[in-house]
Amino acid sequence: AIPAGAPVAIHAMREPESVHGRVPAIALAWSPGEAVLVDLRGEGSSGSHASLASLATLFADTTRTKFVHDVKRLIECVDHDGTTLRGPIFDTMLASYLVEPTKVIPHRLEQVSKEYLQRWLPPLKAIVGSGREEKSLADVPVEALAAHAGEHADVVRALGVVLDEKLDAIGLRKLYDETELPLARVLAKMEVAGIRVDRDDLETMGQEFRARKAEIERHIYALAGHEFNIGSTKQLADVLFEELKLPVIKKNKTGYSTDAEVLERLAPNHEIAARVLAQRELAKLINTYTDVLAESIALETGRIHASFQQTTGASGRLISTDPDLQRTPVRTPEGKRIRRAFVAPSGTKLIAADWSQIELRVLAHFSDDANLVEAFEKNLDLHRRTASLLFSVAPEAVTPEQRNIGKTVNFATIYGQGATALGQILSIPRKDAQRYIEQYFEHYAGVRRWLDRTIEEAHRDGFVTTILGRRRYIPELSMRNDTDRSAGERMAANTPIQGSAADLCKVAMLGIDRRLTSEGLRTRMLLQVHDELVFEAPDDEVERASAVVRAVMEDPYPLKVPLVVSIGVGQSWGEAK
DNA sequence: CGGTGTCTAGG
DNA sequence: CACCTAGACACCG
Repeated sequence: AIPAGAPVAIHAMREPESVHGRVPAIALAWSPGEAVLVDLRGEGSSGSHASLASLATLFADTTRTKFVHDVKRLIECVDHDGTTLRGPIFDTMLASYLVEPTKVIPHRLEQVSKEYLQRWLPPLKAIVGSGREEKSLADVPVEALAAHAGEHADVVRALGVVLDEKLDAIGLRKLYDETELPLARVLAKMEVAGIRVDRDDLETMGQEFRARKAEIERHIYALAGHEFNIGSTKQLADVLFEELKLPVIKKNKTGYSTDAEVLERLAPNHEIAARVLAQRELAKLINTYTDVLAESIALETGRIHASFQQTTGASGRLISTDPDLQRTPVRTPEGKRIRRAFVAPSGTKLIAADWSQIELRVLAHFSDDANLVEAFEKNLDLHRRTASLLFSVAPEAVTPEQRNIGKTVNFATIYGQGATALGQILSIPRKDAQRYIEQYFEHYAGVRRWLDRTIEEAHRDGFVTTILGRRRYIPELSMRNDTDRSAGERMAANTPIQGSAADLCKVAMLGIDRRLTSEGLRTRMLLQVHDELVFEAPDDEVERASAVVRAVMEDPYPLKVPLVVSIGVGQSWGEAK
């Protein structure tokens, strides 16, 4: 019934919680108000519905554009066992994100529809109910399902028309065609692959952390003279500042602050502060890592299949959720133990590859600052170099403390930080911080010029761009309030750097995926952590895969400075770092 | 039960 | 008045 060659919008229904799994029904829409439902819930689909076979034919039809909202999800749900979704594909979620990334994060269909069509879509719970009333999609009457799915498909179709035009109007077709759309497939593969996690190891760790936490809590109660909820900042503040009369260091909106900085400064005064810090660290590890990760392991695969959100990061970054693997601990010894629970199955190894200072290299590329470019061309220690000029000492004479200040000042420029905040972080007077900043810009004058030009252009245009032309509008720039406008200027300075680093990583991921495929390697990409990629490789492929990864990551895109990549191999993520 | 605030994990 | 985040928990209405 659908005219040959006409674009078709595809809307797959999903149970509210399920991520992969079977699709109970798919709606197709091709012209205003016209839609059909393909009911895949068992045998009994009624005569007026299109068949499953014709669905496979339609997916494989390369003469027809498919409008889809969230193609990564659709690929994961339908793209297997003889059903392949072929192009041309227009993903309205990706298009909405490219047209204006921060408008309706995370670019769900309901939000995008309201924004661009002024059409309000009923939530899924309108047909499945909520709370105790909630039922499975399998039990929804076919008429209700058809109406709901059909309306969604019609919205996708209408959005396809609108966003297709906008994408061209701002010149982002290339970024869509060559980066974001193909990346969705790569991300789908990564999500399906998942990463193997040693459940027993996590559980052993969890038990140990629990025991240590209980012991520490007993001490805290003894020091306080009674039990209380240590996890409640309010109750903790009462104990520390009212009962024990410890000095108040910092306040927040609702009363006394008890954050890590405060507790560290209280530690010399009273034993309880250090205990609370230790308790917090263990509670965090248990609640956010050992337990959550163990629960996230899929029973069928023994692996964690996180989601990589492609339309959430304001600057263009990927974001991992459910669970959030991009925040897997790394700094403390306990944190490293968690990373060691992420393992390679026997016969394989994990390869972790990360860029050294990619954001500062991007800054060097954009600013063309002579000193910054030279530092990277000669592969010098930049933090040491910055410290050496701030303290007027030879690079060899820089102390670790001085180098740390150099590092902080280097990052401060990326964030557009001012003297007040820098002083705060380094615990030095504002005036000294101001001097550091002035000296920094005296030496790296090209960076100053680039920042000034970037912020000026942002004011003129209302947006900033990244190396691939990704655009972020910054409405804060035209606000009257000084605080808001300054925040806007910091975003304008930071986004090209952070966003371009994200662009380079996406390009590298595509290149690596292509090379692994074309060279017939079985190595799989598993994770992205902003400036790090993690792979699982059969033992006999580790050398070749590492070479591919290094070659692509060192040269994803022409830059004025070299990119440096370090690669580690191990039986676990912790070992591979 | 949804929204807000605080805190902490990562880049 | 340092950028980009996710998520746990407490607490409030």
